[in-house]
Amino acid sequence: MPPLNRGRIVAAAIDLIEREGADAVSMRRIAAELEVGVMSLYNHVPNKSALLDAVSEAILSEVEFTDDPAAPWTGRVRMQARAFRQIAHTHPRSTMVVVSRQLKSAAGMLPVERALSTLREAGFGEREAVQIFRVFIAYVIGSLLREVGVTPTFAPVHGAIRPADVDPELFPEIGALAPHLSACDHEAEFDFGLDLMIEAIAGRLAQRTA
Amino acid sequence: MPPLNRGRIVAAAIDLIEREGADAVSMRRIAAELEVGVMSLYNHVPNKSALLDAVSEAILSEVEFTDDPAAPWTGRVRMQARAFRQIAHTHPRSTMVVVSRQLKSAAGMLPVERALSTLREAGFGEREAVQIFRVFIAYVIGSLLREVGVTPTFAPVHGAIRPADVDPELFPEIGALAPHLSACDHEAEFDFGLDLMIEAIAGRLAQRTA
DNA sequence: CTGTCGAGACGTACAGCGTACGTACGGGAG
DNA sequence: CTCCCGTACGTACGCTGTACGTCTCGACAG
Repeated sequence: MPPLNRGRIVAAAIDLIEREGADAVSMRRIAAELEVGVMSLYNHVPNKSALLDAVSEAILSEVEFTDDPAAPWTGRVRMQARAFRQIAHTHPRSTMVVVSRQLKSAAGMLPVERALSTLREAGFGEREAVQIFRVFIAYVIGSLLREVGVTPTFAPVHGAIRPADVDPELFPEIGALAPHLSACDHEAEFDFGLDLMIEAIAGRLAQRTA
Repeated sequence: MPPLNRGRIVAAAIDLIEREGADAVSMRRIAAELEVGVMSLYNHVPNKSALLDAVSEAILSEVEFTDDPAAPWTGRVRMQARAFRQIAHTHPRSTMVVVSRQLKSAAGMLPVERALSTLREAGFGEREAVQIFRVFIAYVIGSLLREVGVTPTFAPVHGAIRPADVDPELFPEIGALAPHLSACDHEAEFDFGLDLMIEAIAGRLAQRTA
């Protein structure tokens, strides 16, 4: 057994989150997982919050942000958004941890930097680039949260709607659309909205340069 | 002092969340707030989770979803999205609680029903209406989370970027756009994206009926 | 008036949490 | 050898949600 270190603690935390969910994470649980005393963890991590920051950072660093500066900006934006969505695939149950922590580190700022530079190179103004960036972020994060099941009320996923639950008198549309509401191809839905937004932004760019 | 009842407990919980944040909510704390024994709460609420559901439902019920079926669908969609955003104004610190709970009740499904019927009346197909609905939901929830500060990493808000934090070598765009990234008129940003998306959807509708 | 009964308020108790603090050990520096 | 420091660890405190048992009090039957 190698000596305890920060990396092993973070890995154990991620593993535990993916196996049993974020609620199962406790310092005691992680220590048990590593067959180590609880307080030994504190030699490598100042506190639980910092550990979750490290988890977030580690996951973020794994995302493959391949970017081709020569490609048209529409494709680049699409690729960056899709890369971000990888998180929901590779670490579904950690997704909420990642998006809800403020990272001042490079891992957190790199995607921001890349997105902003893409938009600036596409020809958008300073304020405009930031606004568009924010719209994309909102959409991407909202989509991720639906995909990992954090916002179930307003984004009913598979099995969430049981016909017995809906009174067709009160909720005719929900009843009628139940088949479509219950099934959700996350990738297709994500791309649908992504293309829609890129289309809208491209429209504005074209309109202005005309 | 009126007798303890479910309504008073929920009201106290909301009050506590808004005053001290969702983390401050504990059964003991709420009981203390009501000058009552902890276990007395359990005569009116089965457990903490159900209490938070009730909180979510209560807040959702307060939202004023005024809808004019005669208005053009673009305006109706805009109004519904804005109504939802009210939550971030009226109960900022409870917002995360509301969006993260699955509500099978009428309060949770009414906004869904209304949005879907608006889209159907606008002329969208069944599957299409659901897809568009999901895009809006993702955007609205993502925006709310930024506004209430739950996703700070990718949506830096006021004061989050200190010039000392960013190395202009590594992050030139973030450095250059720092003024715009630090300031955020949430209402304006929300409307910007909302109009953008409505525009894009209207474009698709026009294109198809042409 | 008295006996009974049910509902609500409450105290106690337990397992689990984050972590502050004190201690023990093992290897490198002087 | 001695000293020292980083690491591992046990204990302890105050907090959490809540299961369980008890007590009190108002309503109603006889």
